[in-house]
Amino acid sequence: MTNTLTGRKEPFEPIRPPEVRMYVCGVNLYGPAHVGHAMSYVVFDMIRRHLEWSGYRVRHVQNFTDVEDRIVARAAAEGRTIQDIADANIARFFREMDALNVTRAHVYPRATHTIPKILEIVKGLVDNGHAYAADGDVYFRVTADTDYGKLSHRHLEDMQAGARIAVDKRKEHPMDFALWTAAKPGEPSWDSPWGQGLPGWHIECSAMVMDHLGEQIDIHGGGHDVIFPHHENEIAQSESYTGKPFVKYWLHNALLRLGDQEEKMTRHLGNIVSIEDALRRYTPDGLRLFLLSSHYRNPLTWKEDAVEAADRGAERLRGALEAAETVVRRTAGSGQDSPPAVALRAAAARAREAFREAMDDDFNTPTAIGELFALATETNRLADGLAKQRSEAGPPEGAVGALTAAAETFRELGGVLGLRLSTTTETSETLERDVRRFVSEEPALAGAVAADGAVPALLDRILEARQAARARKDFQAADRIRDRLGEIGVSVEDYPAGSRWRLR
RNA sequence: GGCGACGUAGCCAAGAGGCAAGGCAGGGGUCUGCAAAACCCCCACCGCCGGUUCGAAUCCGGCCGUCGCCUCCA
Repeated sequence: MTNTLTGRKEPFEPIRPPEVRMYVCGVNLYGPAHVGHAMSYVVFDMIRRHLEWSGYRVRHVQNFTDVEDRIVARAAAEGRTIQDIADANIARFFREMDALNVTRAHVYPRATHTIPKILEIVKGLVDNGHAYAADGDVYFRVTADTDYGKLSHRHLEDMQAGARIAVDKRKEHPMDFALWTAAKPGEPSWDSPWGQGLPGWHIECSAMVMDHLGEQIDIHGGGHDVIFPHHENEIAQSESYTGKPFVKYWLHNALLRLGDQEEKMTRHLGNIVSIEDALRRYTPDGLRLFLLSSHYRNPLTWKEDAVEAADRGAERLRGALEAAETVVRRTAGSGQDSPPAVALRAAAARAREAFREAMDDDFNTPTAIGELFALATETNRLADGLAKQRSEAGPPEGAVGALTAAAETFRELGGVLGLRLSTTTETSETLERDVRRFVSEEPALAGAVAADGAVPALLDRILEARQAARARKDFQAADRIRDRLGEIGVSVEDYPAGSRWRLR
């Protein structure tokens, strides 16, 4: 994996294998998250899944920033407490992450619940000369940290020239940053040796890491934009406090962009696509496939066409898995592989190996995804032969074993990427209303289908009625039914073994 | 000004010295009552200019363009 700290790709050797301690920078809770955040969490979810698939035991901690200028400002403006705002956004965040199939971290600490540890570290830094108090604030003394700048690979001198740093007379050095700040009237605050105050932004992560994972961890992740100053300061204060190397591997995902200028998506610029909107328009698998379609260290641009393409790709993968499982469900295996089945088994084994190799190489998801598609083609090829009763496909019984293996491979590898690969059967109220209205309006269904019951069962009965129409060569009615269903979001496909509906 | 990344087919995106994975879209077939899905076939010489090399999209130099960090930010 590529380590931001060294700037190189390095073999992964955790401190205490098979245990891996991983901390991922979480969201500021002043508002809802957007698809850029989703990308970061999908990326680190993929990383965790791959590590676990590789035999590691991952302990995953992700913070919630629930006290900070923006939340405080919003609370004041809306007459709410910061807890109130934080709670609401946490609930929403979990809802959206669950929808995206992001595995939950083991712990989600909050800054406001970590005050004792924060104060302990700040006191320690003051005591050992790495920090100083000034008018109720406490600043980290960057000049006391000899390797300050090592993560972002920059030097104090370089940063001062042309830097947009507001000079604060109380600071010894312009780059000194606040560990603790005196509370202004009306701000939430806690007691401290320096008076009523609240923590600076960077210190919370150091404290939460140490509280929940220890003083030295394996992986620390976050977006590329948080390398400086956030993670740089985190290393500085943590290592100055413990005297030990803080994190072994620093991982950063490149940012998602949006717009004609392809600027990074960020709440400050307002160029945002909310996760809620994204989930309304695309399937979770499609979104994950899109977010993982470029390597995590390369920037990706949110474009409707590209997301749409990924969503269709997800459909293709689902289709291949379903084709395999349908044959397996309907056919008893003979235990004897037909020649094409032997080929599919080999393809599945090859896909698994190539997938692992790609993922082992700094989490190369684009290549790994390519392997999934290659397997889809092989699976469909065999299933297609069977559907057409082609003799070269061999007897159906001879394909069951291989199709089972292919399906298992799909589920296993798809699982590493967090893909569910399940066919949508979730119905909306709109769809339900449309289907019922259609049943009552369509003459060919009169008397054949009652407009009650669950939508999936209803659709099954509609297709049965349509099948009857086809049988009596009433293609006009059959086509009308298919067209009308298409208009309300249900596609119909006819196969030798029967028709199938799918929700789009 | 300092540090860094990127520029591959209509779109998205891997590859990183030996004649360009994959997806989406498009074209042509097969199958089908028709359609869809699926299968088969077709569709790039890698921003520009030099250099190194038997050989470069891959290495080096220059140029052009885009983006990121240096302030809040996943």
